[in-house]
Amino acid sequence: MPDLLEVAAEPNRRKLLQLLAAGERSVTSLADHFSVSRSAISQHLLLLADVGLVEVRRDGRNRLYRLSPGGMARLREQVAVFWTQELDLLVADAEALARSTPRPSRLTDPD
Amino acid sequence: MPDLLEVAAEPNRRKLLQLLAAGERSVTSLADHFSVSRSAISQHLLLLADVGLVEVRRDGRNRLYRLSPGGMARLREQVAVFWTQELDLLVADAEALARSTPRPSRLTDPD
DNA sequence: CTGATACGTTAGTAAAGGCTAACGTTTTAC
DNA sequence: GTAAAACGTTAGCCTTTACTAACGTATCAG
Repeated sequence: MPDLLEVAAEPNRRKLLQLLAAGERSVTSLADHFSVSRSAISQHLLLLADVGLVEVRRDGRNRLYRLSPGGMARLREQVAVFWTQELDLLVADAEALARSTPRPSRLTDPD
Repeated sequence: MPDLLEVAAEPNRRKLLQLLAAGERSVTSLADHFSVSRSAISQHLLLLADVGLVEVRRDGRNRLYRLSPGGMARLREQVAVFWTQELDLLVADAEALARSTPRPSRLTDPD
């Protein structure tokens, strides 16, 4: 499934991306932060590489993974596409309402 | 699966949220925009309601769904939590590099 | 060379997810 | 009353997904 958002949304992969935000890391070094097997982490990383969110570099017997800036930029754009202006306005309205007295501004409740 | 991001990431549910951004809609009115059955759409809507992204109102024999501003605000926050400053800086860097001449700034390729 | 480390790869399993089809309930029209 | 419309609900199917375990390969130490 090459849907960028779905791939990035999975909790373990989200955590992997967060860890990689700090810099290059080897597979076992990453796997240490999870309860699942190293093999599982490896497969997640390969999937992330497939959709272009991470890149690999070989260093001796290690594979050092790092975020792909280009891929992450594409992700950012996808999120922006989803989050249209209408959604933005709606949320902004909700937050303003939450901060003020719960008195509806323009919606006079009919009946 | 009560993971907000995963629930919102699924393509059909994403499209539902987009449609609902325009305002209240009935189930069949929404289902008209999809190739899958009305039952499938109903189940997606129920899941969206479960995680608090949408709300329902009964009107005669219709159920009018609408976005839950509070839920969408929570989603926005979750995205923001994922998208840490480090990720932001990385992407900004990548975009700047993409716009300029592809001449690596600080990485002198060794060997 | 031998052995250990760090991976990817594969097979196989178990569970989750999305879907359709059929049914039940409430509401509206007649 | 009957019939139809608009839903939710359930059962079952089928595909995908996440995972473990075992194996194969390349690299480094000795």
